[in-house]
Amino acid sequence: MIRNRLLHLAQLSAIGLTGYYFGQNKDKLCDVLSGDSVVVDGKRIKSMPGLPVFGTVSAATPYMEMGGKDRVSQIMKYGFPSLDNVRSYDDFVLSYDRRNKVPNWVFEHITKDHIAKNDQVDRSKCDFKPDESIHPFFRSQNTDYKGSGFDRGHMAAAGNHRLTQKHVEQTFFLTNMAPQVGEGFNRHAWNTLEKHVRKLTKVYNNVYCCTGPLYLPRREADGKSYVRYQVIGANTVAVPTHFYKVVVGEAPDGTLDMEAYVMPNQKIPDETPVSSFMVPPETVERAAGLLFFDKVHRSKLNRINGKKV
DNA sequence: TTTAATGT
Repeated sequence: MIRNRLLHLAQLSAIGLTGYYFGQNKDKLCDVLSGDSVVVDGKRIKSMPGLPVFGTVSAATPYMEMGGKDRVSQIMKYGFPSLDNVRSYDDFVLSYDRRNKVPNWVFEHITKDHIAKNDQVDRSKCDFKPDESIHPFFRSQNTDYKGSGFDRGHMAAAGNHRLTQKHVEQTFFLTNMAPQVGEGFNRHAWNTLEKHVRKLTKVYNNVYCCTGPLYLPRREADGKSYVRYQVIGANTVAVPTHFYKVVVGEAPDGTLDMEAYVMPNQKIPDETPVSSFMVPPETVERAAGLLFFDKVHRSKLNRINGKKV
């Protein structure tokens, strides 16, 4: 009985990566749930128990038809910050916050190839579009942002996904957006931070970037602390007080460097250097309720915010 | 250059 319920749960939650396997070899369920790798058609694949909802891959999609490579486990190599409402797109993965109608986190794996100039890819052809895979109660619409005074700010930056037109188009789903101050923030300081992250691919073979919103408490006139943020549109999309980026660069020798940033969602003077927004990664983890890169082995971690650890 | 909204 319990075994049957487990099986049902696993089939629902492991769509895409392991669903095909379950359909063929139900007796090996325990092996899969234990997190071991499993063998399908003579090939060893890594099982990922408990991974919910892969929106772009149907349960019936055989594992080996996923472009020959498992892009999700490439992107998420160093761990998931959380597991609620996870959605994977062709070149990034996010966790969606249904209450606030913005992501909790967005994860990207960036290399030189992903950001190279590509005449086949045209950002100006892209449209911001609601993500139909989200229940209507929790879905943001373009009308929520219209006239709000806020930009639809990408969490996974469009400029990080230039391999194909489809990749850049998927970054325009509103699931990947949060309301950002345009002038002086999204179009300036935040954009500068995004460009800084892209430049890291000159030094590191692989760059892993986690981006998301924060809602930070503020001391008010009565001396007490409150979390206070605006909501916009009929769907009450939350306007985050701050945004974070936690980035890991993987050097050619396999060592890892980490950087963490928090920026307030407000107009920031042009001359402000990105380094002035560096914070200890732990500060972001505590504020966001997430653990970043928890599969990184301490012995591989070389620097945090430029300092030897 | 990349980031977007707004006005025609």
